[in-house]
Amino acid sequence: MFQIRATSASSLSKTQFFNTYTRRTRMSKSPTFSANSDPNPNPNPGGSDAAVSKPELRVFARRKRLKMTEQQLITVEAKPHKLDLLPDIEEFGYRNETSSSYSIDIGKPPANWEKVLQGIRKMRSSEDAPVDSMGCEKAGSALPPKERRFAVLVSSLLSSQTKDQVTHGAIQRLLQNGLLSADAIDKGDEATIKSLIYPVGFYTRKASNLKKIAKICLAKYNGDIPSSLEELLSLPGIGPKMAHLVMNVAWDNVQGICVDTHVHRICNRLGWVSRAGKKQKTSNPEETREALQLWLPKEEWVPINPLLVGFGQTVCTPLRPRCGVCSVSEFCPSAFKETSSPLSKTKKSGLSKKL
DNA sequence: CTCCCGCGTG
DNA sequence: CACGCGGGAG
Repeated sequence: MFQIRATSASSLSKTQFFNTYTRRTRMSKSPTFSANSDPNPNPNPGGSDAAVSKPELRVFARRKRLKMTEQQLITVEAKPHKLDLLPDIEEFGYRNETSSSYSIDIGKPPANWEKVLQGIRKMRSSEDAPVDSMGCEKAGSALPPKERRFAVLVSSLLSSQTKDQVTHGAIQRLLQNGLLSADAIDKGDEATIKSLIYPVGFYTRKASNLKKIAKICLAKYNGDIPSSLEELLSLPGIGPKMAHLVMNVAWDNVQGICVDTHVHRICNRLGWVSRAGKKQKTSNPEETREALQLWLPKEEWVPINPLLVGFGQTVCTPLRPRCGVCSVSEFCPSAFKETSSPLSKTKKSGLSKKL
């Protein structure tokens, strides 16, 4: 028998359940909904009404035009304390319905973004993500400035399409072989470089790009790396993501947010970005970057990347995000909404249209 | 939208 | 053991 209970001490009657829903949405005094958050939880303890059943919840959801997936119902069943997610899920449904308050206005920060950011920071401080130990920004931190900048550039180049520890290993090998400067790489043998950076993704292409980049750096920048976004983008193998990363880390000059797939995915899940005033997800990292930059305060532009990357590696994973352990799921429009089966493609696109 | 490539995962 | 992730280039 499926039952929703806020706590074992005070169960929620059917009427209380529905009343709480409808009341909270408008008043929105507290985003959470649980017995212990209410100073006067239940005037009729051990309420006589039957607990809310799964079918009833479904009917209720449909009436509210709520997308309540089987997954959510199961989650609630398994973890009654997660009941406090429901009002926010409903609230999201409401905002969708009444439109104006939900769609992201240009340059206007989304509701609760500070709480969400703080919550993610907290989760991140307790979990250990690969990005913490291997961030490419740590590359060659002991080197003199010019060499350090070059190391950051190389590290960025290698890290694309590659797991952090693999990149790290490749950088170490280059360093040990004295091949981490424009001069050395220009002089060095491409095959050697290729074997040293193996097995980073696309090592053949990257080895040849490294040679080209070293040559350009020597010819145009005196062995240093370019100091502007445009010039960085002109280097082979350096696209927007890496160019912003290098600007941030190597030059400490924040031109934009470094948006990778994690930042892209999570910002869309959180409803933090959308296509020009619509409720549509941004379709690529560049769009996400532009949308995010419209409202995110600049002091967050750099920290947002490692924050969300780590979060994306440990909690908000690409498939099967661990919403059950996420402390900000109550603010996330996408919480518990993704299907667990990787049939995806058609199913996903259908789902995202509804979102 | 496809290819590049190795690796982690289901 | 097949699938899918991950930036950039074409």
